[in-house]
Amino acid sequence: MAYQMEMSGGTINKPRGRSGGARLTMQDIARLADVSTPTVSRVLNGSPLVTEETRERVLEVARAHGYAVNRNAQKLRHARTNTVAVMLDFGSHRHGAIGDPFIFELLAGVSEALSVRNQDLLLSPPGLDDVRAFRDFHRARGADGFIVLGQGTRDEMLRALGKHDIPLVVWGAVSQDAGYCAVGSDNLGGGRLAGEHFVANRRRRWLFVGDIRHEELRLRYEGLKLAAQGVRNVTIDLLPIASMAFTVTAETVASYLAGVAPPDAVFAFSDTAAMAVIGAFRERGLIAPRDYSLVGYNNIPPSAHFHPAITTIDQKTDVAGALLVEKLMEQIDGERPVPVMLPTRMVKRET
Amino acid sequence: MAYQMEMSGGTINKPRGRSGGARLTMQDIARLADVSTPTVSRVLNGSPLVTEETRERVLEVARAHGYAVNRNAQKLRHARTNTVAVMLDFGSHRHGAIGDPFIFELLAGVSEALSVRNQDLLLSPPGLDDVRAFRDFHRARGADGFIVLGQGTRDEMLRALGKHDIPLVVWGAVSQDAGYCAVGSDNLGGGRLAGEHFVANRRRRWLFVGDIRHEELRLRYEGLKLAAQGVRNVTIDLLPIASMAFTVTAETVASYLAGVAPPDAVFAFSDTAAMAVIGAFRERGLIAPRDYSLVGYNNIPPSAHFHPAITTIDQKTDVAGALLVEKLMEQIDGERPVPVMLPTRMVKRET
DNA sequence: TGCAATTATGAAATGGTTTTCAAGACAGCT
DNA sequence: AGCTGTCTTGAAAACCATTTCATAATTGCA
Repeated sequence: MAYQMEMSGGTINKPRGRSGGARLTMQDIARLADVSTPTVSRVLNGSPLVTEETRERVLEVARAHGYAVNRNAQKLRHARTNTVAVMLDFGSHRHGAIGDPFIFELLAGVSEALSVRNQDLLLSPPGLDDVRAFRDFHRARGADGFIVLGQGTRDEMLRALGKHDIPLVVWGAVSQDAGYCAVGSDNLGGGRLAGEHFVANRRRRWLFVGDIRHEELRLRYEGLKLAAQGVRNVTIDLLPIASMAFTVTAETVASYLAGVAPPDAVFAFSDTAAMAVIGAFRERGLIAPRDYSLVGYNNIPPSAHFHPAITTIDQKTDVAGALLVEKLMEQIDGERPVPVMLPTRMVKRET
Repeated sequence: MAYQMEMSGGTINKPRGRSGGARLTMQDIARLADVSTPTVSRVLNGSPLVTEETRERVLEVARAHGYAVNRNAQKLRHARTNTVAVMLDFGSHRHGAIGDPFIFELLAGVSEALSVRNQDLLLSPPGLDDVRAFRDFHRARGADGFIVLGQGTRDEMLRALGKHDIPLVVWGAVSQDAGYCAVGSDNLGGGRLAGEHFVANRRRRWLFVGDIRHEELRLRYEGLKLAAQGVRNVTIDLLPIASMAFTVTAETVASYLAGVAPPDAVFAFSDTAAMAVIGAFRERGLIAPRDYSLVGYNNIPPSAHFHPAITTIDQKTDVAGALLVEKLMEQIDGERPVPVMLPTRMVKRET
């Protein structure tokens, strides 16, 4: 028996996973090109330590057989895995809550930037809510670093994470003492722009729609307050948030309106929320800009076509994805990158 | 010298990747718990072949040190990697084009469903446009299967892929002869619902907004035509698509309107596109539902708050993510799953 | 021609886990 | 006591690619 097996000579015994697919290994390519595995490896990694002739032969064989290097074996071998974990704040997009497609535009940018650098993008599962789960995920996958899109109410966890020497970049509020690297837009400035818009329109009773437990939204609220200073008799109201983070619904707005004298200015945390505001106000017979001013956030395309067209704060995010990735890479390479704040501007439309 | 090294006894020589992190291996846990690696492995995988006492000791050590199994090593060892690649049609969300957040809701569902099954989600890079690139990516990552969200204009590629024995599930148009497993909603039915809405409102000059090179959209268009049969003198126009797939913009609609007698009914491929239509029509002094009927698609939350509130086709997608994953898993396990078509219904609102 | 320096290549070790196989411990039985 | 069978454990191989080190081949030079 034992003899038979020895005589069978190598390749026969390999149990291949799926039918047909016949996953090729570097070994196979080496054999076919009549070289050793290291040589194949060198060719595929563009090492100069290889004859032009050998290189071509190997490349030819590899191409002909559609060989692709096994990334998992690579990842195992190297300390660096070329894998980046991305955490997405899905919270805002489940259960009919009002979320903007904004985060996903960010994701698109990140995906593209990572792809350019040949990095794999591993999307983290929902529910990575504590440091432990987060770190375990990171370790187990051997990700080089983490990009968190949407700081949400996780500021505390992220701060704790900062001490765990996991390369980490967060899209969200940028603060000096965060202990982690944040990239985000100037939320304070954005809030102030909204406030100035209200001042210019002589509005006096302002409403902020958004959950200020979110650091980003808190800053926008602070910006709003800043703009109110120096103007007499401005009151700023906060929409009472009943439930979970970011889950402002049209009903929340409507039920708020039922109880109070209506505001004459509303600053909503997202354009989508602004749309809900317009709907709820209309039911009360309140029309913008006649009865109130309204400023949204993010400048998503439909805002321009909405009736009335929504005045909004535009975050320059076309470069955001690339910037997030760049900052992460710096960190992975051992640098300590400085946070970046992108400018915001107001897009004045009808409201 | 050699003696010194031998005497140093094992752990010292390991070059650890990043400072502090001190990545633990199963070996370390084994040593600390005074057992062998296989035993640790067995414990961690819940094998019954281990004493209760040993199990507890190992678990204790593992927990105390925050050990997490190296997934990359696991992936290398197994034929099955527990990794699913997901391809997202970002096309619709770049460069200011009008895309719906719809795809992302799907992504959220898929992410959640995969997480429940403890599968990793690898987001594929943009630009996997041909069979070769697609297959190479799949192979190199050792993904067990592929989920494609948004068939787009890739039907042909996907069909070719069907022959490559890659487990594959596509969200999109469901057809009998596709050769790959599709999950999607009843686009034909959705189109017919829109058409019936127009018939009921005695509209005669219909416009379809959407690029029918997309299989899904073509089916909706076919459904629309079906509804037109049996009604006299209905004409259906197609919005001429200038540029890339799905990139209908407000300008496209406006320039179309400039050249023709305006339609009295519009069926838009997405709610977001419907919003653009409303904007463009308003500029021509055309108001829904006074001057035309309008039906959108996807029933995204803002549609309800839009002015006028948009009549739309609702796809029951709360289960879609789970369904996509389920179908993929069946396929990975060797079954040949049947395509699934989810029902659609019309949500009648003001338009 | 002989020697050193350079270049191209391969053998073996490595990374962390799982699996197979064999061995050891121990209980139950005659 | 001796045997069989069950239960728990560990040694070694395997997964696939990369890296180090050593060897073979070639060139340059005296």
